[in-house]
Amino acid sequence: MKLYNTLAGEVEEFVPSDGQSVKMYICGVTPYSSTHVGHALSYVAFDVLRRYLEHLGYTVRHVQNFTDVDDKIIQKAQEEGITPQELVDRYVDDFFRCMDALNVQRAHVYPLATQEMSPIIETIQTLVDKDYAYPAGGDVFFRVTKSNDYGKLSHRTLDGMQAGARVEVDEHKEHPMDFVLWKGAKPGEPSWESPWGPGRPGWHIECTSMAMTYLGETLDIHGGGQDLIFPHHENEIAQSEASTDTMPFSRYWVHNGLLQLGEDKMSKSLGNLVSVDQALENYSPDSLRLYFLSSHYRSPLSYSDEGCAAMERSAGRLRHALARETGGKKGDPLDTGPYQERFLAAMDDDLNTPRALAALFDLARDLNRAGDEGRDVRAAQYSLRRLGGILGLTFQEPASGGQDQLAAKPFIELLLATRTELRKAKQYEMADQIREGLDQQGVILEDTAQGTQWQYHPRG
RNA sequence: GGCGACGUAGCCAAGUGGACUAAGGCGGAGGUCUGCAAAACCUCUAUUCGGCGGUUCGAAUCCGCCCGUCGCCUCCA
Repeated sequence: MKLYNTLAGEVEEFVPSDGQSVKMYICGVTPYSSTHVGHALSYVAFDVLRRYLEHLGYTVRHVQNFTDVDDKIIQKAQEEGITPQELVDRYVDDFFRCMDALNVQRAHVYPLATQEMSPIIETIQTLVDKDYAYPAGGDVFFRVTKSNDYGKLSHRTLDGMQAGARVEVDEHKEHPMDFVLWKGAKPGEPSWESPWGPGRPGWHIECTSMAMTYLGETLDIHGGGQDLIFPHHENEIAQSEASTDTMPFSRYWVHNGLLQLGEDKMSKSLGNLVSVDQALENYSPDSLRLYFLSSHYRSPLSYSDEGCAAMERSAGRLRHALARETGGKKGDPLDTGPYQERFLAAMDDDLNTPRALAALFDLARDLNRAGDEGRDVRAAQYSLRRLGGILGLTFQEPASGGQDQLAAKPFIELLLATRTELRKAKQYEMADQIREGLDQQGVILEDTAQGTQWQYHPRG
């Protein structure tokens, strides 16, 4: 397949280094607040990448970290009067719950920075020994000027970055762009013993260390949001390649465009977040996935209720096509070949999911038409389900509420039975009254040849 | 200030030199089916791709300028 590689700055043919197994490291979250829809977009994108690679027959080994020690975690835990560990546990649980709900496949390993101190310290020690890093004032810094290609991922130069630097320069740094590998502990902060005194790892080093521990010195794919390109991934490359003398650290760098809310990027610092829980209260997992996948993964996308609601209706179209009767024996069964080819060609082209979806919607429409003509559509339905599966679509009904709605079920069915009798007796006025009454309670009816179907309004 | 991305119908969004007389979704209009609805299906809904120039036999697609929006350069998916 073809994949855009940030390092090369262009679309390249992707082949794993050993031809069959893909070593994929995706940057995970810092668990100190609720999982938001921006995270959902990113992890859905990489989930689709993984599912497609698996479809191509590759074995994917997927590692994704949690940054479980960090300034924000320490601060938030202090504010709430709980331990950092308790805070982390809460939001790691939240993350898994949200990702499971969105049908995002779990990674094979989820390393935690705090559980990987030995390898992290060893990596820093190697960098110090090689003169790529220097202790100063209790911290350890990476010496960017020692790297002769620093800036190659973000396509910047040290001079260019300094020109617009808004960074407060630490007095201990030799160069303003030097970054911290090990942070000396301040009183009251969690810390670990190290050759440079008690402290904790800097942000970037954990990914280097964990990626190498679980995947080796060279990754096939390293992914994350575009906001991680600089400084996070740039620094990872610098320290990784310096510590192993092996290039490249990752053969492909894949970055998703960021989700925006209105005009602005959705981010923790701006506080303009929509949590995954909030989104899932109103919209089905499929509709959210469709929303994310309706634009290319590298383009920015604005989150909106109108957009989600539109996708809820789209999701319903696909679901309906799968739920309909399988057609008859008139004529030839619908040939699914052309749709599959279009779908796969689109996916092959740097995961062009908007084009892939167009093929799916065309398939659904032609499936419905063929079914109406009495042709056999079982193969088409199978194909739609299978291709949709590559996009992680479940085709499940929107979650039909909680206990109240379950309890209402027998009463609804009783009303429907009564209405059916009324219709048989051509008492349409009363039958329509029942339909309207149910509609006002959020239950929508559909009279089909097989009888009356009902479901709760997919809100929106 | 430096680097980069984008501007396509009412909205979202593909297409990046020739079958584009521009996918697909949502919305809208009309129709078929239906007791009526719903769903589904059919037809229609951008003579045009931010503006102005240029290159070319040919440009939404390449180049230049202008206007507008956004991102990164600081924690962030």
